[in-house]
Amino acid sequence: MPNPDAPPTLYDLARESGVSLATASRVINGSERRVAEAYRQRVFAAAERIGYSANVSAQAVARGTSRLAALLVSDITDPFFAAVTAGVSRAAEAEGFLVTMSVTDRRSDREVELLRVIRGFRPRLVLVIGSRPVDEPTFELEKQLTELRRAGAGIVIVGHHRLPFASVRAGDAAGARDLAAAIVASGRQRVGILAGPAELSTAVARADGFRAGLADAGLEPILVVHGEFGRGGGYSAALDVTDSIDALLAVNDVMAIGALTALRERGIAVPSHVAVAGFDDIANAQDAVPPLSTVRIDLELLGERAVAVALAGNDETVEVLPVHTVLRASTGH
Amino acid sequence: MPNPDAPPTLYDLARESGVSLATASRVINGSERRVAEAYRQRVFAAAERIGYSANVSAQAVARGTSRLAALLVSDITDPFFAAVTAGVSRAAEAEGFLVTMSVTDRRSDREVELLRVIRGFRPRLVLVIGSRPVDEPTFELEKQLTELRRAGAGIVIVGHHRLPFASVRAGDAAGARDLAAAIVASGRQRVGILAGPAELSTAVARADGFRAGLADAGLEPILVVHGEFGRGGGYSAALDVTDSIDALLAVNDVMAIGALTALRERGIAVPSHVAVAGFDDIANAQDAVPPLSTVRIDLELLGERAVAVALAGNDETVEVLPVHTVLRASTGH
DNA sequence: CTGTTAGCGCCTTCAA
DNA sequence: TTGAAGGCGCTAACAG
Repeated sequence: MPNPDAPPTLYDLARESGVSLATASRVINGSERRVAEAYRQRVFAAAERIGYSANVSAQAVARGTSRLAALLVSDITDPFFAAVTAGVSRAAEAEGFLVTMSVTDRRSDREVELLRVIRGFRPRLVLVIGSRPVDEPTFELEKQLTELRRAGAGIVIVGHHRLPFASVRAGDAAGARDLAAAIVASGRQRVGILAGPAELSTAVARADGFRAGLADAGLEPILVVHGEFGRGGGYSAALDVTDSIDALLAVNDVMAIGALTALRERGIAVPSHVAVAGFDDIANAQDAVPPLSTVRIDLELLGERAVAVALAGNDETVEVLPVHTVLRASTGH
Repeated sequence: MPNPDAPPTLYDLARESGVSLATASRVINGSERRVAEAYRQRVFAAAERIGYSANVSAQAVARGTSRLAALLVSDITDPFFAAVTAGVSRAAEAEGFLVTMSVTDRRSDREVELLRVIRGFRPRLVLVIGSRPVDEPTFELEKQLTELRRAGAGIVIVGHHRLPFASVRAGDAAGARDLAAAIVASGRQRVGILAGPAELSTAVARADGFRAGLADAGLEPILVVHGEFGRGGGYSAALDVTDSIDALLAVNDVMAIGALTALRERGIAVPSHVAVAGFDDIANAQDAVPPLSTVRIDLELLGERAVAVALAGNDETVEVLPVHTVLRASTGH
């Protein structure tokens, strides 16, 4: 026996407003306004009366498409991803999309697994945020994305990668190079790099940028510490720092902030003894003590552009957003 | 002419594996395993071969339901919401749900609008995170949620509210009271409250809790400043603080951290001159300078419980999670 | 401009 | 167990 509380269907709507199914469909959803005004009114009134809401799933199967955007994020708790996600959300909603968000927890098996689930929903847009590992075989990932692509989805990877899909990212290498140059210009000579995970392509791009900036001044890093991309990675890396070092460049702000805490606990003064800088300019970089020098990325814009690029659906697109060095007290500026 | 790249359908699968549509359907999705092993193998093999992925929309219309959870958040950029969202995501994915996330930007018209869109997708779970305004008429909101409910969704509101749906929240009042008591016990007498928005019920509950804690010791707040719930709210509120005050209680950590920055800029020492405390124990509370005293809430658990409660579908449920005062250096502990 | 009528991809009785 | 057939809610020709 049918659920008496099942939502009203288009059929109910048509009956209630005394028009045909097709007419009701047209006024509720006809992009063309080829329905007499009188009918339109009646249908809308009836819809309001019975609380009609079109069944998107049914529309999706009839039309063969729906406005769903799927977002894959490593860790929504990281301010970087949160900010990008905010941009994605805003842009996607503005285009009438509902966005699904899944957390991969930085595990590529999760990623593949989630994409498999997502594929069932036939999303029109698929955004993968979070840099891909540099080495790890991405075969399964690419396979899922390719299937999605074939089903008509616009795919975009935010960050560095080697996959055959569009990408949007910030100018990591250039920004890192600039920042390093600024640090050197302020008189620091013995710099250490908190390089993050060696397999994360974004981390690598930034660390390489730092190196390039140093090389421009004829310098080399005194120390390169690898570790996790999060707060803890910065914290423990800073525990290894010897006092022969006078500047510490971290591949992201979260790590830099962790490092600041470790240095403070060790009684090492910032910036007088060692300068510290990060990357991203997340919201609380300015609340750090001392306020953190960093490379500003318009994170929300990054998300918005990702949506635009996915919407365009050209796999060849590579969009690189400009970045901007921000010097604050943590480097003595 | 049909899209040649349209994803394979169940029909294709059946043909490819030489069984009937019904059989293919059963092996792909039959909860009952009433299909001969040989057939199962063939169907699975064929599915792998042609890259079959069931069309969830079609399943949804045929079955009348699907595993979609809808999440509404005020601001994903706020560490509080980000952490709760992480919990929701984990729990929902574990139950096989895909979760949609929408950002309301703290505007109730957005909220209603988004719920209208969401309703079309017939989600099984609807989670609204972020405390509702205390006064604002919630008629339209309640109406949308009621429709969703009638369509079979499990609804849960995270935080304080007066809506007729299940809720999950932290023990705000009790936690605030405890924290205030601890501050008083450490010798502070002249305390100010950074109360956040006067219409936000969570903010109100916490501010009232602070007052109760003070009252227990026969005290009253010297100052109560209202302002926005974010970092800026704390920052500008702290600009108003006179030096007759020796403790500042903020209704959340983000505000407390903003206040710390303002106090530092004004040259007011923490905690020697004024103690500062927050609420939530967000991840970077320990990176604040000095490390922030606060009330710890297991934010991710909050999200996980929300999913569980929504799944249970009992509108009467009210779940209150325990909280735990954490005293750090910002209050001289 | 409106209504009739096939589908869309899938599930699920109902017989065989 | 398996298959044929009707139906889920909606859209899109196609006539009228």
